[in-house]
Amino acid sequence: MSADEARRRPPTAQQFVLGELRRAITTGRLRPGAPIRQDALAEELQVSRVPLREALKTLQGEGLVRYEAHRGYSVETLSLDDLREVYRIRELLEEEAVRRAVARLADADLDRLRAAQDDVERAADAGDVLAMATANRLFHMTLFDCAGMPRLSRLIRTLWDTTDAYRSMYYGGPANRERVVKEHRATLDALRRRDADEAVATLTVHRAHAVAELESLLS
Amino acid sequence: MSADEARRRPPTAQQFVLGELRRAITTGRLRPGAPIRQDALAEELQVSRVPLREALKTLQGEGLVRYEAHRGYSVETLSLDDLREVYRIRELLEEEAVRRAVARLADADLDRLRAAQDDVERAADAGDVLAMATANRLFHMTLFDCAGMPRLSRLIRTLWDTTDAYRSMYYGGPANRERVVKEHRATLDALRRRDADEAVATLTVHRAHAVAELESLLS
DNA sequence: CCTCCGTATTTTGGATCCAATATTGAAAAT
DNA sequence: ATTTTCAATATTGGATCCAAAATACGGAGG
Repeated sequence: MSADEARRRPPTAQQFVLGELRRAITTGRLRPGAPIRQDALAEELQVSRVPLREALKTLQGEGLVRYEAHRGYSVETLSLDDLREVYRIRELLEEEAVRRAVARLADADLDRLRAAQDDVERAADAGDVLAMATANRLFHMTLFDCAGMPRLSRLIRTLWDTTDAYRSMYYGGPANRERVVKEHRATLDALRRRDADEAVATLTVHRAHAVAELESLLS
Repeated sequence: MSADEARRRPPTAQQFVLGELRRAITTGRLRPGAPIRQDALAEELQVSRVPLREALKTLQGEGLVRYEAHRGYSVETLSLDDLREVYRIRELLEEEAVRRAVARLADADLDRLRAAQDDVERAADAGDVLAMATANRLFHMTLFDCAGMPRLSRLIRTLWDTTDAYRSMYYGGPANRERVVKEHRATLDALRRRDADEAVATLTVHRAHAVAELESLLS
């Protein structure tokens, strides 16, 4: 299996740094707007600045960090307008992904979605915000990947990444976690019936609620 | 003016390399699938491998090159399916951009579009394929930028970049160039009347024709 | 003749060093 | 007191060097 081979190989410093930076940004350890000092970070991560800089270039492409020549990198800040824009784009792309996914959905896919949903529910019961975010993401990406459009999947993933820092806030509220569980169940139900319109609708509501919540949190 | 200041500043080696690589890929000087030897390229461009590698990371993020750890970079190849996927995603995003643009369209925007269209027509008359590609791109991007959604604009731009190498083929045919001119006029006309549906429709046809043409060229 | 294995070469990954640019702070002039 | 200038410092950009991995090559064995 090629996936196994890829994982067995010790990761390059660059991949390691990339993962660490992503975590630091999405969990909020590196605050939006904070400048990124290459020397300090490189020493903290025990690597030289070269792999760090390449990782930062990757993150720049994903919109997680901002770059200005001779002034360096900083964590991207999202205004309310930016956030709305990202969610609107997600809406466009995810609707397409869901419709294609429904058209190709196999029973095995439904099993995987069910398993992902179980993880979500476990995390929600445990009140584990980080696990919740991870499981929720897995649920959605599993669905989107069923569309068989790898580029579309990648774009959606990137958009999720840019708002991860803010989404964590959302899962902070127990009521929100309960709500997510319910909405996922509705989505899963629609998927079982191969009802694309209904599935799209439930996800649209899902996003709209998240946006509304974030708007009140940020204003 | 900050734009002036930015241009007055001598570009970094990295920016220079980025531009050169983009040109080399989109014009086909670097063929799809060709491996990228860092030493050779660096020497050719008279820079060290460091800025070259950072530029390649940027291009990787944009989907112009593929990367595999310890095996290096190569120019991304697009299968017919990939190409269709990219155009489908463009369709989704560009429709949104046009609708928002129409809603906000000012007379000054129409003037800029008219000017861009003049360039397109001049290039078409001259039979200059490269100028045609540049002018056509400017026309569309000018329109999309009117939506006032910078992230959406950036995504669309990236998608255009990934297919640039193939689009050049399309403009090779004089009949196609004529067709593009006509379709742009129809779009411009719809925009003047603030008819969003019509504008979207003309652009959809525009793209569909390009895809069909490319499919026959590549099969 | 083909396959397998080990070595030589090529190529990429990373560390260190130096250069160029930006930022900071203090002194001087208004 | 405020602003300007200029030097000192911090930070990024780039070049060179070394290490690690992959590829290419050639010989031994079947």
